[in-house]
Amino acid sequence: MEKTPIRDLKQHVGEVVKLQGWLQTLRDQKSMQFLILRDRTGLVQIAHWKKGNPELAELISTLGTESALTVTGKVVENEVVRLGGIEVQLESLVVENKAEIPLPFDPFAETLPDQDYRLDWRFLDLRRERNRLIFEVQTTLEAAMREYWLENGFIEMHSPKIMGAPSESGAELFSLKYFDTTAYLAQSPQFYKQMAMAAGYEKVFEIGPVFRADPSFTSRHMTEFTGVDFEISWIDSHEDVMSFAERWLAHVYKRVQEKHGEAIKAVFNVDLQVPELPFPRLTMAEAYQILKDQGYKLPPERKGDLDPGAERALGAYVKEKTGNDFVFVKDWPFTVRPFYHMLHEDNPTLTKSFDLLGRGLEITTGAQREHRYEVLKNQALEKGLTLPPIQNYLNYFRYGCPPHGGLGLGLSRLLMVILDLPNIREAVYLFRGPNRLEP
RNA sequence: GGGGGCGUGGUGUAGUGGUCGAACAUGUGGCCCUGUCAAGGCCAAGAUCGCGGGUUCAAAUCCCGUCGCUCCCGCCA
Repeated sequence: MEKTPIRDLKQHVGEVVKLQGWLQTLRDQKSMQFLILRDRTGLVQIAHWKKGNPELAELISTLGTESALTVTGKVVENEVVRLGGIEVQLESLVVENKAEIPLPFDPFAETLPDQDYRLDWRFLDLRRERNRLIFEVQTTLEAAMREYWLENGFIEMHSPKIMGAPSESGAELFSLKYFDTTAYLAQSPQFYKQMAMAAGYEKVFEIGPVFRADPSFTSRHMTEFTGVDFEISWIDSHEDVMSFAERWLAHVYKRVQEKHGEAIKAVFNVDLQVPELPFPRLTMAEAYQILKDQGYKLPPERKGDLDPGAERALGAYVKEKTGNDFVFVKDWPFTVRPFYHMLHEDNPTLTKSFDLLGRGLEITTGAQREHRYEVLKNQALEKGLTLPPIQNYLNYFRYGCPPHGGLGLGLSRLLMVILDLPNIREAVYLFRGPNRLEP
């Protein structure tokens, strides 16, 4: 017999069906047993008249909640049953895998243990509908990203995650033993996607793991996360990158809204709206003026940069003024940007770069890249880098590399913004941080 | 790396110098119960109050150290 999803039971009234799922609740009474069975699609009550099968009744009495079961029974309508007015009259039950008693914690209890404890037992925590929805949304989100890229002629890349030389800063790299030498885990596909520009691919994207050896203890940092990157050629400026990015994100929102809008409202109480285009844009200079007017005091040592409090303040300001959750902050000083960001011709202290804030959270950094070999070398030297370690990278710009730019986006951070999650540990399947390597 | 907060039965909390022989909820075990549905009723077990040291007649409670967690800052996506 084929298994029937619990959601579809209404169409099978009067039939004997096979159900497979987890025992969420057992109400064991003198003459009746009621089992609430859960699968991915819903909950249903299974009724068992004990005298009809005393041996089975005995077995059921020993079952712990969250045991994995296969049951068969007849679907009947019954107005008395509060759970959908439908129940299944038990005919057979197989315990595929019993749940030991007691459970480390009950995922369906009114009060849940600390998040850290739940992370120790992540597979149980993931049984909650809320958590499954997060990853259903993530799936739709990635599919929508790809859909938009493919419609626009992008090529997908898979760049290596093991690198021979520290590329950008070096400070945040994990190193590992690699036969007789030392290798590093990629902290971004930045150089590799630029190589694709030099290769003439024009538009590329990659969704893949990124590693950062930052001992950061915050609600929004991880040592391993999924980076979403794209890069496009023949642009005039970073404005072209922002313009593509906002249309791309609006498409993603549209797809997520279509597919999960109702569930997101029900579970997260978030009324998901496709953001209006174009996203508001502020230059850093404008951002500073707004912060000043708002009375936000930026620490003096942060000149030219924004701290998280300033980002939240800007996000709140833009939301109030325009209703948009997103805002681009552009034209950052070269002092706080990497060497490969292109400078403005009319103001060489500023870069053609931007951050994208979503609900005041930094989810993206992007820029037009400097593609002129001599200029790029000088900028590297100005940042105090030595050229030999990056010569392979620099070579991309010696034999016909088009002007280009792109961005990197944190997948889990975008999920935090979409679902209004307070902590990135919720937005990722398995969290990796300075003190978390298991499970 | 710097700063703040927290650590009490399996889990979530209360208790902040003596009334604590540590309370409540939930879970667990047992008994009872016209079909229950956040089931209900009765009973029981379960905590050397993170760990170590100190102050005090007296410490879950105050102090010091340590470990763990957490949030903020730094850094970033």
